[in-house]
Order: sequence, then structure tokens, then C-alpha cells
Amino acid sequence: MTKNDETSLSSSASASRASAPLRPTITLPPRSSMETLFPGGPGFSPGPMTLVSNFFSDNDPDSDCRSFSQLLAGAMASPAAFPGPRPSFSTDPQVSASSKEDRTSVDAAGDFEFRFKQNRPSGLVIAQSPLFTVPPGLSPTCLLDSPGFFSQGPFVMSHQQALAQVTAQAAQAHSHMQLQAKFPSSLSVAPAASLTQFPSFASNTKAHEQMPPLVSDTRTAVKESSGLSQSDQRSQPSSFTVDKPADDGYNWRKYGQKQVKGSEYPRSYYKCTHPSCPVKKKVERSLDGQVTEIIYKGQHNHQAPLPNKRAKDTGNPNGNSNFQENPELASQNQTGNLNKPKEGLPAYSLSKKDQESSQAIPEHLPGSSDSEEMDDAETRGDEKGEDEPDPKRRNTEVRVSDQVSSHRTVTEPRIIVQTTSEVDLLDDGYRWRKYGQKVVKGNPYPRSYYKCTNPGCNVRKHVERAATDPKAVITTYEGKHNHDVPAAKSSSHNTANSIASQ
DNA sequence: AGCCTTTGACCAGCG
DNA sequence: TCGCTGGTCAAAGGC
Repeated sequence: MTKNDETSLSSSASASRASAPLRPTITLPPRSSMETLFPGGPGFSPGPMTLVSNFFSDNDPDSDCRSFSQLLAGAMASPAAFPGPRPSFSTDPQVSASSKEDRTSVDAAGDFEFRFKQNRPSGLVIAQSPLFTVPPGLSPTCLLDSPGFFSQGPFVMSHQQALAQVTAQAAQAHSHMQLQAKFPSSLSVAPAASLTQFPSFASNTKAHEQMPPLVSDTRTAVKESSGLSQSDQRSQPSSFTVDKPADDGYNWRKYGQKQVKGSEYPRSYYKCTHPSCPVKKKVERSLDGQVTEIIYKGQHNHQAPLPNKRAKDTGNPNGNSNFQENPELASQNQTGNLNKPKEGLPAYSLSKKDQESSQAIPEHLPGSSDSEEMDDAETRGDEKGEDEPDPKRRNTEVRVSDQVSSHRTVTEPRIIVQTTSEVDLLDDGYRWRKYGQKVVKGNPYPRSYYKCTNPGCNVRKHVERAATDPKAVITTYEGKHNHDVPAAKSSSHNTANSIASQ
């Protein structure tokens, strides 16, 4: 990663953190791309609220560029999209995103506490990275029960949080992309330790946003940065904070810690303990132990340790739950399981970082519903410039900063975007139903939206294909499964295929 | 005994 | 070339 980029992020984040430890704040770099979000114009530094409001603004002129979250929110809110009780998404798979696009945010009761709207930068489309998995993660087990959290990843975050984070980062990324070309990576949400381990993310989540760095890192090859978002629930005991970084399904060894400039919190460096695995991650925690940011670098060239083992390692009594509930895990697991180290990297250019992170290239998603998505160009947008891959970047690195909407009282860890090349994102052990898809500007491929088919389960998954490489997919999970992985989880391929077929 | 964390020192990149 | 900064190393200690 480029120091500069990160620095800027950190600075922003730290600034926000400092100013409002308890409330998430988003500081945006004065990037041109971001300007669109802020009427203030160039140089305008939106406050957290402003940022949030802008992200979630109903005034979004560009409906086409809505983020997954937006869409989701819209979809969820929209009766049309989801006839019937929200939790059950029986929806019409073909409900076009476009129909929802214009929908303003949703004030969802339940999972969606706030209104959610945003102008989502298409930046999220980390087109360049082969595969972006955005695990929603962050969720402590305790939070699992909470409708607002996603059970999949290591982190638990609420939909909104996740969305906000993703969106924010996307926005940031977007801007960076413009500046730098694209940011690559996917976001895998890395679960913050605190998140995953603790039931509650307590506290002060600061939603800082780091926007930019996502893309610009020049040094690291691939970074999976995951922003951890902190969970919303401040009310929950801060005791959750754990020393370990989020449980993402892999075992990590801390090899360093440093106080980085621009951040008031120390940054910890972890390496995957698996032999020869190049994956590293950087974790920043607030003073109270909450993870404020997680950045993954590289891709695992091995499968995630068995849940039991991990549980042991992590101290989590319930390894399985971790596995299932942690978004990060989900994403990483997917990556890990699916990713086989491949020789080839995606054709699209990635930044160095990206490259590193994408060492292991997953194979093409079996379940990728390319055809469907490809065919559906209904909302295909034009923001080419924004999403265009940066020729310089080979690796994708995406960070989802913790953006917490000002509404939230909880802190969100950042979601880290995990760059994976060919991971079968669709195969995460759960069954999904496609309920919509949309084309975003800058990306010829539509985004597809999936809902967990389990009755009462609100978890959604957004799969976005990189503009530069159909094989590159960014998967964003929202919500937490309130059930176990279907027994017949059989092969990912099957699942994927079924999804695709849908 | 093995693994992990801590922490100061070292190294490399950048301005 | 120098200083700053981030990232990594490796010894020491703890669990």
C-alpha cells in the first residue's frame, strides 16, 4: 500500500476517531470523485453527518450508481421488490434493481434502522481485482441473534453498517480510482477481532472512513483490507474487545505493532500462520480494543483451518459458529477454500498490492451467473472513468472503512475488502436466491443480488463482477444468518450453479 | 514444547 | 543525503 494513501486514510480515520470516539465519523479526502457526493464542491470536507447524509441522501441524482446497499435498502423497502414480509424474501428474482434504484432509502425497522441511501460510488467495483469478496462480517456471536447483524463473517455488522461501510469505501475507492485509477481489491470484510470475538462491538466505533487508500497502494501487492466495522451496538459490553484481530477463519500470528503517524491507535501486524502463506493483515484498534480497521494483504494459498481448530486457536468455544457467522470467515473461507493458488493472475491490471493479495487466484466462480448478469444491461452505466481499472494497479485492495452512519450509536469496524481472484463467492454454504441485478456505471456487468433462501433469514449477498474481468467478483454480504449452513451444502459448484440458474 | 505476543531495533521507500 | 515513516525482524517472555 502506498504510504500516502494509507496515511491519508489513517489520518482521516484518526481525525474522526479523535473527534468523536463514540460516533462514527467519516472523513473524506477531498477527492474529486467524492465531490459528487458533496455539493460543497472540491475541497469540501463533509462532516460525518454530511457524509452520511450524502451517502444516504435521497437526493441522489445518480440513481444508477447506487450501491449494493442502496439497492438492498431500496429493495427491502420496496414492497414491489419484496412483496410480503421482509424477512422472507420470496421475491421475484428478476426484480430489477432499476426499479429499486430510485427508491430512497429505506427506513427499515428491524435490520435497517436507518434510512439508507447513498450515492454509491461505483468505485466499489473494484473492477480490477479478480475477485472481491466483501464479507460483511464482523459480528460477534452474540450479535448473531440480532437481526441487524450478519452472521456470515467474522465480523458482525448490521446491514446498514455494512452498507455504509461498503458504500463509503466504495465512494472513496471511487475517488481514488479516478485519481489513481482504480482500486482494486475487493473488499473483504475482515472481521475485526473485536467484532468477531466480542459479541458487541462496542463502542465507539468510529466510522472513519478511509476511503482512498484502497486503491492506491503501491507497495503491497494485494491487500485485502477489510474494514471492520464495528458493530453498532454500543450498548453491548465493550468487554468484547479482544486482542486478536477479527476471527476470519484463519490463524494469525502477530509479528509487530507500531504506532503509525496519522493514527492515534497502534497498528498491529499479523501474518497467517499457515506455512508459506503470504497473507498478512494490519489491524488498528481503538484504545478500547475495538478494531477500527483491518487491512488484508495477499491471499491465502490454503484452506481455512477447520472451525474446531480455529475455535481453539481463537479461544472461541464455538468454532462452527464462527465459521458460519462470521462474514469474514465466510469470505475468507471462500477464498481459502476455493482459492487455489493459481499461476495466473487476472488479466486486469492490479496494483502491486493487489497482485500480492491476489497471489492465489481462485478459479472462475462456478456459480457466477455471468450469463444472466451479462445479459442484463438494463442499468448499465457510463461511469467508465471511475471504474476503469488502473493500469498500474495489479492488485486490488479495497478497504472499507468503518463508516458508521451518524445515526448509529455503534461503532463499526471497517470492512476489509478481500481480493480474491477466483473464489467462488456464491458457494458459502448457504442457499441463495437471486432477486435482482443491476448494472452500475463503469461496469458492463450487472450486479446481482441474492437473498438467503432460508425462511426468516435476512441475509443478502451482492455479487458484483469486475468490469475488467468477469471472473473477478466482489461479494458483499449483508446481514447475518439466523440459521445453520444447510446440510446439503454440497459443492459450491452446485450452489453456485443453482444460483446461476435462478 | 510449541505457539503467540510484546517490543525495540533494523530496513527500505519516499520526499 | 538525511530524516521520517511504515513494515518487518527477532529476542524475550508468557500462556
